[in-house]
Amino acid sequence: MTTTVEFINKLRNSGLRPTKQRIKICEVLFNKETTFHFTINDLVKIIETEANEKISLATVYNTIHAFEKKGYLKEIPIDSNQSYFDTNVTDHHHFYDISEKKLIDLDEVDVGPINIKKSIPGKKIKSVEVLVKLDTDNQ
Amino acid sequence: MTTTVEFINKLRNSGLRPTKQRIKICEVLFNKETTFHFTINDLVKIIETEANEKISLATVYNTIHAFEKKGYLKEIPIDSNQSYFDTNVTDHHHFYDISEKKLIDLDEVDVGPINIKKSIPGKKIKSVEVLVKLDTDNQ
DNA sequence: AAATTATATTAAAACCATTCTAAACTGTTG
DNA sequence: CAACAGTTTAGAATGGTTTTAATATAATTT
Repeated sequence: MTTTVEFINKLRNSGLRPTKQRIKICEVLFNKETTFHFTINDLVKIIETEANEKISLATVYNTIHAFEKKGYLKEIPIDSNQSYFDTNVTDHHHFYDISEKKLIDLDEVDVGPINIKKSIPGKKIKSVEVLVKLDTDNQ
Repeated sequence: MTTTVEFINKLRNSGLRPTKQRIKICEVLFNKETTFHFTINDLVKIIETEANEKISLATVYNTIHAFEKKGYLKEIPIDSNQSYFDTNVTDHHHFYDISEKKLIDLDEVDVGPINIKKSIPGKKIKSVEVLVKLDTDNQ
């Protein structure tokens, strides 16, 4: 349980003004027992339902991108034209359930160490992401 | 070097009518020494330049999706709103150069075996894809 | 080889996630 | 509280992708 004051401090410490909208988004995203995955549309719906407040789509995009840049969110690449975000920012990987279009966390331990043996001159590795696609097992 | 007749047979054997447009796309995609990565826009440009022919965008999308479904192409998931395709359909992974927006193949050997230790009941693993993001190494 | 049927191509419109714009608003600082 | 910089907003714009419905082409039948 994080208090509103703590979110305000977190925002201020990140150089982000603690506006009403940003605090609301913090509460929706970071005041949960578990981390979760969401799309921008999911988030807008949660805010409008749970908080019964209107928020501009542009603000949601701005805020999510600001949070991503600060490292409070991660974007998960999936072969979709929609962006998925994750409130779990620790190093981990994902299952993607194709039929249900859902993401499931996969701990580093579940995948094992990945040692990239090739390197490109002048470039350094920023991240290593594993995406395991799942199909229904009908046999 | 694959002849036009071979492409026609390949198409027909796949249940795809060998139209002028599909044959042209086969020639652009599969008559190269090496495999490569492309976006739909790249492909349209290649066709219009190299072949000096007009082709409808819709046809390109239709054909690429048909080829993907048949397993002649793979889509590479990147956190972008643009789809990247790969004419290399063997099991392998990718570097993604963030600044140059380019994909580089990464053999299975360069990554090592990945053993997923977690499983989801009723689901089976369809694919395991590793995406290694690269940044410019300026230090 | 003509007629029929099924499938493919096309230009243009529609779609939809995301970004941009520029005006109104709000948090911060002195 | 005044002034400024940063933020929100509705609506327009953007751009990749899909749909539409008419036309064209390949395959099949006669």
